Amino acid sequence: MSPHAHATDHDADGRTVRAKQKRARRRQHILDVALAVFSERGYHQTRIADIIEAASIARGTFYLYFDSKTAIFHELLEDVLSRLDESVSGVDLTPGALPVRDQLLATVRRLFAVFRSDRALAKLILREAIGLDGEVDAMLDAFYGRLHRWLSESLANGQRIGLIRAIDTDLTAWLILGSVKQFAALVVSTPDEELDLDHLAEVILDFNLQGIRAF
Amino acid sequence: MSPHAHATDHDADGRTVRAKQKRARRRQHILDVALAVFSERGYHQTRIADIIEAASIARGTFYLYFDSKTAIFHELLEDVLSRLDESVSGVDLTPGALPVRDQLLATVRRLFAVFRSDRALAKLILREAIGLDGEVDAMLDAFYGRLHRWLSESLANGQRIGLIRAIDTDLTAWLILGSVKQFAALVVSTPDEELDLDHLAEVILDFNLQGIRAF
Amino acid sequence: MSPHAHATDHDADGRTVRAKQKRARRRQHILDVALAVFSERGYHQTRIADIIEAASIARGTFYLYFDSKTAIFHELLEDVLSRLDESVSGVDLTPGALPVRDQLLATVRRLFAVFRSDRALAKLILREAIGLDGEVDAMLDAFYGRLHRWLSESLANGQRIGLIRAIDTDLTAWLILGSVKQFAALVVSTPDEELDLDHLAEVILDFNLQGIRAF
Amino acid sequence: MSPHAHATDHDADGRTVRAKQKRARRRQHILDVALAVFSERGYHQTRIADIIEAASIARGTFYLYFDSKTAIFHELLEDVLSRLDESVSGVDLTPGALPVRDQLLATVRRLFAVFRSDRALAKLILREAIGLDGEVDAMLDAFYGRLHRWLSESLANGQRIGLIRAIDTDLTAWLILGSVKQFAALVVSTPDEELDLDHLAEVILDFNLQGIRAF
DNA sequence: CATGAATGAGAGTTCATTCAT
DNA sequence: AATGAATGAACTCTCATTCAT
Repeated sequence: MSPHAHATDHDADGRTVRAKQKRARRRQHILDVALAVFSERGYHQTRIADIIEAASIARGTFYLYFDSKTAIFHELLEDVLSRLDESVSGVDLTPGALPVRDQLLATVRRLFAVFRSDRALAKLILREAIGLDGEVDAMLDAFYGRLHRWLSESLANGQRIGLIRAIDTDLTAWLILGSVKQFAALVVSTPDEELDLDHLAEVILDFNLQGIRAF
Repeated sequence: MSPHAHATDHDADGRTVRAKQKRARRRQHILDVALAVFSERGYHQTRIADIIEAASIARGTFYLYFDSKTAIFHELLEDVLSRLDESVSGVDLTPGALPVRDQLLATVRRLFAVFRSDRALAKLILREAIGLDGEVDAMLDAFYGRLHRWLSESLANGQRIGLIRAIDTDLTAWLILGSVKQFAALVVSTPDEELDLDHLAEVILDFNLQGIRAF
Repeated sequence: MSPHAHATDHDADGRTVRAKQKRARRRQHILDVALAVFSERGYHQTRIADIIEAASIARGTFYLYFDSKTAIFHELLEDVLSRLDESVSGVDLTPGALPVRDQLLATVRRLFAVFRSDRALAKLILREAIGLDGEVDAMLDAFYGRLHRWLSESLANGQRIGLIRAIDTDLTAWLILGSVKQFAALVVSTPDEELDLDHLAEVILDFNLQGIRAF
Repeated sequence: MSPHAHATDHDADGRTVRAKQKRARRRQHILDVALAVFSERGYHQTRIADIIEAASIARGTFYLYFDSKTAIFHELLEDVLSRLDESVSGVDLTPGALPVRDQLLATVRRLFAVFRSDRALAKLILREAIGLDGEVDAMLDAFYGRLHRWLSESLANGQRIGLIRAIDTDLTAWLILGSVKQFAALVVSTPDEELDLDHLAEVILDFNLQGIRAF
């Protein structure tokens, strides 16, 4: 080993770690920038040139971190969907927990907060990911399928403990999902903070609960 | 009618008329084919080559009838939206008419029937037109805006005659619209005729009405 | 022969003649219109559509009279060049005729008059026909070759009778031709009738004669 | 030069410089090739495919250096015209300088030399640029306008010092310009080196001067 | 690792010409 | 003879991806 290089040698591990961190940071930076650009210009109107310019990296560098334009979008979408999944998962409808209404309210608020916190993210799943390609379709279908399953199971649970009247839980779950998506779109498209998210959460909950309670 | 020179005389009109009809028929044929192709492959995956091949016409012929790929899509979308508008317009919530529930049921059924009758058409507004370009966005926004206005006015009317409790008509109208869109998507994506449209209409109506009735 | 058709039979010749005249008239009409369009928009910017629209004929009709866009331009150019040839041919430099200067003046005036009378025509040879294709090049080369030959022969004649000093007649003929072309361009490009053609003719003649006279 | 770590340090500049040079060289290569192709086939007969094939570059590479077919032609034309401008500018007709005739002779020789040195270049302004589009027209008009102004001012100067008789300097300048253009065309079209440029310069100068001198 | 010049398949659109009516 | 709808070859330009430095 050359005597000139040793200054950086003795902590080869440290270097590797730092390098890995740097790489991870750069990767995340590109993801952030790409999300912003995709959501602003739309997927098809976005050229790789737009992303690398906004990220201040070279053309080739982009392909060092991501396989293709499609790939980075898929990863972005996965991130978004898993973040949303987390907002929903962990809700507990078993007896003994907090009042059902409060739990649901919290979930709805968390969902809307995610959308509001990053409109770009929301636009991605509500607009850009629609009709893109088969794989994206599958990801969205799976995501909405999870939401739907969670909703219909919650409804079924509610029926078991007498909170919810005799309805078609499967179809009703879709209806609720539809209303949530519409409100999400509203949150995204309403420009300023004219919207009271808490009010929104109350309205949607009241509307849906009124529609499904036994009497 | 003189026996002379008539062949070219009164036929001039007939020929023109027939030519116009033929032109209109061909134009419609291209529109039909384009709708099918767009909905099957998606707007961006569709090349002009796909359309002209499916329509069995030459490249130049396409441009004889439409200005551009964008133009034919816009026209298709306009057709679809106006057909849907017709399904909704004419609904009457004034007292003395049919029971409100029956009228709404009829409207919902009509809407679903349009979707079901041509899945391609539905895919167009539910998938392909999303995030395409500014003009398309405006068309969709206007369409959904009309639906929303109609819904919120209907709700307000219902409140005035005591059928509907004190709710935020504006937000609730969006919720109902969201649930309708979701069902429409369901109608489109459910492949076979496993769906009972009448049942669907009942479910959505019951769900929504339960949620908005005064007591 | 059908008994109904005899009314138009008996003057078959007359019909033929009249038909031929009509055909010739229509052909000339298309030529006139094409000249105007070519000179206004330029050859390459002119589409067949422009010509048939300006001539109020159908697409196919154009091809009934001319083989192609190229063909009509060639014919137009031939017409123009032969008209210009006529302005020059017939000039007589033999002794006993009018004074040389007067004859030349008349020729120059005639040339300019042709240009001025139809700017379109002039633009054709001065702009549109330049660099079009090999055949057009050949036509122009031949035309200018004829002018050049006529000029250099005139110069040689002038030398023989002592009117013109010892110059390179070949090269000088090109120089004169160049100055004439430049004035022609001037006549064409000067928009209104601000130009005194007679003055122009005097200037060019004086300039050239001064340059070639023996002393 | 230190053997350590410098390779990437001060070479950064070196690399950039070399890259710029390479870029400039390639750009010039494409320009050269395009000039050759344009002048051989003509502007309209030249397809981008011809240029990139002759330059041995890919399609996209062309657009990396030039915006469009039009743009590269304009740049080529600009180059040509500025080179010609330089041949003319700097001529000095003030008293005390070299004999007027010698100065003019030098200018004319320089002009012809430029044309002769690159026939392609000459064809560009004498053939390909004629009647192309408005912008090209303007460039040519401006160029010839500059020549004309220079000529007419020179004539006026000559008149002031008694070298030139009372002529219409404006029109005469056009005549001289025309004769120069014609000789330029001669230089271009005469295939081999059959032409004695010096002889040509003498002839044109003698012809023009004889025509304008006071006695 | 980073760079950015180079690549080339592929897209939409135009327009001279043909041909059935 | 006249029409104009139909044709399809040809064109310019874009942009995701590669690769030599």
